[in-house]
Amino acid sequence: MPLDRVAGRPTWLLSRANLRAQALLADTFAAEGLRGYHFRLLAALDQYGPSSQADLGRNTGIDRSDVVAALNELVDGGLARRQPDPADARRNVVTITKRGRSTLERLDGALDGVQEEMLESLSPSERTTLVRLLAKLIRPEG
Amino acid sequence: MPLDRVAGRPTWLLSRANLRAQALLADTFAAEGLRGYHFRLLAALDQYGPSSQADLGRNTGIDRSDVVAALNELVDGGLARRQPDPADARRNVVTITKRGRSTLERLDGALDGVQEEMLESLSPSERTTLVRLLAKLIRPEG
DNA sequence: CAGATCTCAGAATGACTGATATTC
DNA sequence: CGAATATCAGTCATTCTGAGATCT
Repeated sequence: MPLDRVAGRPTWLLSRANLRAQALLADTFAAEGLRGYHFRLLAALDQYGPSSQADLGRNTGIDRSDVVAALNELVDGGLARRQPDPADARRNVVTITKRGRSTLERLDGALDGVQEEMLESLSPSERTTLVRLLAKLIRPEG
Repeated sequence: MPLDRVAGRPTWLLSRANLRAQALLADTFAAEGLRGYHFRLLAALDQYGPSSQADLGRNTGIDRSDVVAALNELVDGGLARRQPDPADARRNVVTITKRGRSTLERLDGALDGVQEEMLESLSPSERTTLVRLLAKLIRPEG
């Protein structure tokens, strides 16, 4: 897209690259009837163990109010369980189910394929550099 | 965000970096009562001259149906003009107005500031590298 | 009491789909 | 006729805001 005033800017490249990545990812999620939110929640449950919804929000970067909705869908699909916390009546304890874990594993493998497709035009060292620079953009201290 | 299964992936870094960029850009646009679509359309009109709406869509990557809506807003704000094409009754000829051009110029300067803020943690050579790698992600041939 | 938690309703943005009428 | 154009009515995913109710 030869739109100099726009396409010359790094922010534009970023948004186009992200667009492509998200399109690839969305297909993979959709094949399981899920969205990115669901994957992030499952990954957080797998990594940190049973969590409150507030913690899920903090660990995934998903807004508290959106955690509620996406979690409803995970529970409906039998991928997670939500129970009141006996130790703190404000909280729910959210747990990943066996089915949730196997879905996560399936997605995880599929996403590696997407990742490869996304980066196929970059050499290994270019990939490392890209990751380093992007990380720096996010955490300017690094 | 120490979410290994997610945060370790380049696609995640991409989406987080993009999120940050879009937040910065959105504020700049909002200060003029506009959105990204409007800026892209104005930039295309400025760069290519009077265009049909279909061409605007092709040049900006905006869907034809969304061009209609965003253009309505530009016209309402006096930033663009829409006239039937005397040479082809299917088309409209869209023109940027004086006011549209000055808005574009103002935005353009402001966006350079955003860009700088976005990239402040990267050295000049890192910036060049980032741009090159992102461009490669978008156009795998390059 | 202040603060954390969960929930709901709503909005904004960018992107996309499908259908229709018109004109080349 | 097929192809292009403009338009309209929707959907969708992600993100965010504000408000309320409950509990520590």
